[in-house]
Amino acid sequence: MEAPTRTTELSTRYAPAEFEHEVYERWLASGGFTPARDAALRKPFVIMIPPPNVTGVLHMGHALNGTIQDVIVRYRRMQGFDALWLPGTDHAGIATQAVVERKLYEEEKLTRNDLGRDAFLARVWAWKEEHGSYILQQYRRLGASCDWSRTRFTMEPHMSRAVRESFVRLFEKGLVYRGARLVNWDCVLQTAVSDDEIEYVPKKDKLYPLRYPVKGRAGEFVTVATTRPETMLGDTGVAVNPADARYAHLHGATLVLPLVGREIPIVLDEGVEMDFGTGAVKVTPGHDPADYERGTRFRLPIVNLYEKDGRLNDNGGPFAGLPREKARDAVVKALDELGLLGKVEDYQHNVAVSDRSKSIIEPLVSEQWFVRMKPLAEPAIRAARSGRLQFRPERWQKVYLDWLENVHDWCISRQLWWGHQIPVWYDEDGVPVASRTDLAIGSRHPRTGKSIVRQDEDVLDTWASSWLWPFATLGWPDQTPDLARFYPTQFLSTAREIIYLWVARMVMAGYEFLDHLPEEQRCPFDVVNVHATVLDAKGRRMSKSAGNGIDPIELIDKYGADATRYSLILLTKEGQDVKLAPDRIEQGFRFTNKLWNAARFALMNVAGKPAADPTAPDADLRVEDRWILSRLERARRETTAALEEYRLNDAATLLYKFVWNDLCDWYLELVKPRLSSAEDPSGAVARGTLVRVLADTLGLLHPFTPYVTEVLWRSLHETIGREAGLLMNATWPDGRGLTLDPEAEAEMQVLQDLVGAVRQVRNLTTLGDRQPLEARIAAPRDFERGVLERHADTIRALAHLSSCAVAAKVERPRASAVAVVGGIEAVVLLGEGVDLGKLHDVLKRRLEKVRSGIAGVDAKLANAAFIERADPEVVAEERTRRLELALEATLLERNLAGF
RNA sequence: GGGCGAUUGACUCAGCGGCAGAGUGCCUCCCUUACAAGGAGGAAGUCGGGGGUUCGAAUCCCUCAUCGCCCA
Repeated sequence: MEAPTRTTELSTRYAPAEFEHEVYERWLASGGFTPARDAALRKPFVIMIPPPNVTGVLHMGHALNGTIQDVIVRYRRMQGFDALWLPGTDHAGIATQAVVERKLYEEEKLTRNDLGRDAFLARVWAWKEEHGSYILQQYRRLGASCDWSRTRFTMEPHMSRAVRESFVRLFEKGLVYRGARLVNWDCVLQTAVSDDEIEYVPKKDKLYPLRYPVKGRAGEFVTVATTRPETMLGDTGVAVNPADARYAHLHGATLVLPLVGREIPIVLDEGVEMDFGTGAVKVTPGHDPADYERGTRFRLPIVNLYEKDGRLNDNGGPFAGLPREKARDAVVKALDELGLLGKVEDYQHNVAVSDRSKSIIEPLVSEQWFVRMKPLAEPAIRAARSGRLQFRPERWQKVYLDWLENVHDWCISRQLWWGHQIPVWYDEDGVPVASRTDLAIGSRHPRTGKSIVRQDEDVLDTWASSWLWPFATLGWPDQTPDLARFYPTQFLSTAREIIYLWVARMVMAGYEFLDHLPEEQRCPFDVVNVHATVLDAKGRRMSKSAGNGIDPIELIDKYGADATRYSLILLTKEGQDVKLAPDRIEQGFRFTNKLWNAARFALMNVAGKPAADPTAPDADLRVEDRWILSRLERARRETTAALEEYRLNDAATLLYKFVWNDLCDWYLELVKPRLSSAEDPSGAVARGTLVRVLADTLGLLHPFTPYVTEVLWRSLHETIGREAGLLMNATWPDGRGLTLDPEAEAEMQVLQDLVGAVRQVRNLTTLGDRQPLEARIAAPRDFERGVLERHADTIRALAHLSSCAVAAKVERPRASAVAVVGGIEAVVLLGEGVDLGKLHDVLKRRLEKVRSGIAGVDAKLANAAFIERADPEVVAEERTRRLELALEATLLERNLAGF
């Protein structure tokens, strides 16, 4: 492949595919992604990537978040920080195990049990080695400047050691415990899943009213309603509201549970809604979270109905062995035959399903390991309240705090093989002990002295490793140089649904485990950025199952990584959801193309000709030079300010405007005539200005569009024959030699207005764009007249005029057209017979608008309260505006009278 | 049930107390040697409804409506 970046010549067509790969290789070769360049002198700036699932494929959320992180880390790197963006992946217990199990079954018709634990895990590792880092390769396509030499994986040996250390510490502090609790059971995967791994989906169901006979009162019943009638086999009570008159006579009564014959009490619970259904609710503490809580309060027994695969166990009596759905039908049929079933109705409600298997979650009681969350939550709450930890947008702090303040103990055991096996061993009496080192079977239990018989078979929840991510990746529990240098980190960017799953837990872990640091330094990051959700064009979440996702790699193939990145940032106001159709990436593509061509044009004209430094004290600058340098300086300040506050969308938008509207639309056009001659000293100044503006612009844009700016940067320096390293490692533009120049900006505004006025005349009278015209320009005020007189040649060039007389007043000849902009009137001489209708209409509409503006201002100025109470500056502004509008109205009126 | 967000031109969105903006689309003109993936000009909005605060509200407050998200 011809590599156009090796020569000064830039390809006439912007073709990102031709250079992106090569540029990425140059970045890698430079070592610039790895920090610790003269480390002692630089402050670190660290971002930890939210580790994607090792099974994952890049989706738009990753692309957006990856872009955000890369923009920030590149910006900080250019500012001179020792910048580290640490990448890696998460072993994703359930997801990965499921992938490998499916493959095993499809290809070899084997289950994991056929292989046994060790052999199965070997298969998972083999799968991981082969397919596992695909998503990290995809991040490279995006341009991610991660330090790949520090890539981490949550199952690697070092991470395992960190996980074990954390578990043992919690165990020894009594913050983990084993207990029988109601958990969300996935009957397909046969494991407990945490609250955060379930989702609620709407389901059309039926509501079954069941009638329970009252003991000792023949013919009297209490009716309860349920969508899961089979769970009645596990009922151990019925609750009514004590204030409910319908049941007042039954306080203290006992019911006889049909089919089972168990006697169950009526309990009085103020929490029961009297308006809902019959006002009586069945209590099934073994299989419903609310009932579990209620059962605990009323000391009702727990009846567990299910085996691990979801079949009824012996407590199901005659229904034992039936799967859930079959049991439901059978129970309903049996109750119906006894006349204990009321009228069944359709019912729409939400059911909990497992994220992974999509099977309906069965709450059941089982032995699991839990982490006590309350004590861990406290410092995490303080971190946010004190401002040590900041959320962007701020509103997410509330979500974080709500979760922490109502936090439940965390079920961390999973009945899986792929994951960190719980470092707990049991002696022959079942007494557990946690250990940092493996305990041999037959060795002595350190506390009881009895013989160790087995290790806990379960593994830990994946989040129990990823909550250690910000410091375990840096070497913890060892006190490594990396840990000392790079912890705590500065910026974390993530999706909102992960605030509790991950962010809150990382903060807890930081405070709990980094106890060698002062409290202030334990918080794992300063800023948590919660990025937008990328939706499809119709505003729906992108999902694999809906098939409405957009593949970022396809966008990169089609438009280039820069265009994809830039478009995402342009479209995404911080944290505000974005509806994305593939063609919306075109805006970024047009921009990068524009930049490419502007640079190509500039360099073509700079090559081989003299250039003068525009910031030299004796530089002979024209007004457009001063203007573009001032605009550049303004853009630099505003970009820097926006990035400091992580307002990427604002920065990208203002750079877009600067490049397109200031640099391309005006400056390049203005200097074209000056560039042609090598002798013209004003050409050298223009070339020098172009070089400076281009160089700084490339720097400002580099975090957003790193590839194209890197290529143009090299081309620029080759053209001017100066050595330059990679833009990636260059210094963030510092504005040296530049100032804001309000005078130049005001003068340019006059020129822009005038040129606009002449163009308007041309367009509205269908005069050709290039046909030379004679113009007489009236500028009643000295300021505008002075500007126009000084820059008459510029105006002639831009507006394609053959002559251009400027005066305080002009008489308008019969064959002429006129335009009015601000306080300037441009009379263009025409031949006979040009249709002035459209021009007339536009001027008239404009006059109407100006008059209504005047009316508005007059109303304000006539209002004594306004004069008295409004800011004096605002009053002064209104007075000035009144004068401007009045002048324009006068000019418009006079001209309209001439039609 | 609780919380959050959105509602601004045909579409997608900025603006968040002081002159209603951008990109796309639309209409007209222009292949001018950086870019037709472009240039010039034009049309297009009672800022979701109603109330309030204020000299002044798209912007702040209340309320209603519609849509969406999160949690329970």
